[in-house]
Amino acid sequence: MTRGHSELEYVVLGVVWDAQPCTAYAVRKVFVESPSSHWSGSAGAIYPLLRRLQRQGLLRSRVRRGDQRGSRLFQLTDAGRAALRAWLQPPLPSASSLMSVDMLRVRMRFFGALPARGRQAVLAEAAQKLTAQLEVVRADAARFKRAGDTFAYLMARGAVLSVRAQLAWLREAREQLRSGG
Amino acid sequence: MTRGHSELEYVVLGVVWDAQPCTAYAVRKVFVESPSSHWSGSAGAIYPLLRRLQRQGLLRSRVRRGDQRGSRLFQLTDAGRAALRAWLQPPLPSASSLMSVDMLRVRMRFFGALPARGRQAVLAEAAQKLTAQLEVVRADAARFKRAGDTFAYLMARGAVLSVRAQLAWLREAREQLRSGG
DNA sequence: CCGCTCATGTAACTGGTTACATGATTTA
DNA sequence: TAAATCATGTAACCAGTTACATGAGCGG
Repeated sequence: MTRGHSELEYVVLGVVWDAQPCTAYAVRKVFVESPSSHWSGSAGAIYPLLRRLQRQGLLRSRVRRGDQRGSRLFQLTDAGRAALRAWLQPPLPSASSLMSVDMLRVRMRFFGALPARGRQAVLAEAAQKLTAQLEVVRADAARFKRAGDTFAYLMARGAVLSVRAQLAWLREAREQLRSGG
Repeated sequence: MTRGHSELEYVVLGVVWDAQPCTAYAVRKVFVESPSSHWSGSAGAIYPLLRRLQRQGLLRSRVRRGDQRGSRLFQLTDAGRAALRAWLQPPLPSASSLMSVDMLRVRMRFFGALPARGRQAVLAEAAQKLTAQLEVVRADAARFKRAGDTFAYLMARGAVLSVRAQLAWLREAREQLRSGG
């Protein structure tokens, strides 16, 4: 509990908290089906991680009765809840790690390496892909709202605002590059 | 050139392109001094990476004459420029990896695990930290604009819009939680 | 009974991290 | 001349990845 856990470990703790009692497989699905691809939810990550958290006393599990494949149901211990809360509470990490990471933004810095003609094409494709993604996260948000899941909704809502900001930024960039900035 | 490089490898290629001829140390500084902490710019990452890129023919280097410590100046080869361009050009990665990653957003999903009292405190601290960060990236943008570096400016400008979107989202969340969403 | 989903896991790898270590050059 | 910065690197580690492998349960 005291030593530093990875961000994924805390998120998994959160996922279990949200769905307990649940199997490792169910935890994986959350990542696999998430519109973000930051974590893959690979078996090689999730199964060892859950065992680790259990060994540390943050999770406990029981074998589902009458299940021949030995599938385990996980839930948080008191220590697990405490760890999750401690992660959520201040002090938050530094502002620089609070800031979101945007691979498109990173690329923009090197647009000078592209012939001027190609730049518009990239921005156009990015805008097109993000517009489609906007629909995905919007649908996500709507679904959570209907389900009355306030916090999942707020998360998805954050994604909506974020993608919108990216699109606004792309419009600005296209404008500036068109006028030969 | 054909095999998949990591995102960091491409970014390093871009950094060298932008500053060539430059030392590995100068490349590191760009990451160390960046307001984002996504890559640390650690020696253990940068030095082997540069050697790798050179071995693959994307970079070439020469020892700075009259330099007793054997410090090397790197620059892109034709293949390096081509690789950089190929990375920037369509087809871009999937929309889900184009979407930015936000650790604050992720945390929000599990706010239900926090006593209602603590939630406002977290949002307040986050808003405070991001407001400070907004100044940092704004200063960055202004600096690049003054220097006439259009693309660095646009990158920083993207960061500004992104942090603003995060702040707007936080306001929305505080509003909704205050009114007992 | 076939195929899909549920379910659990391992093995090899990789792309980073921190920490350590050394020495040259510049500046106060 | 001492301290800070420039400059290069290695070693141990770690948290994830992909790919592989196995098998139970269930719906058509």
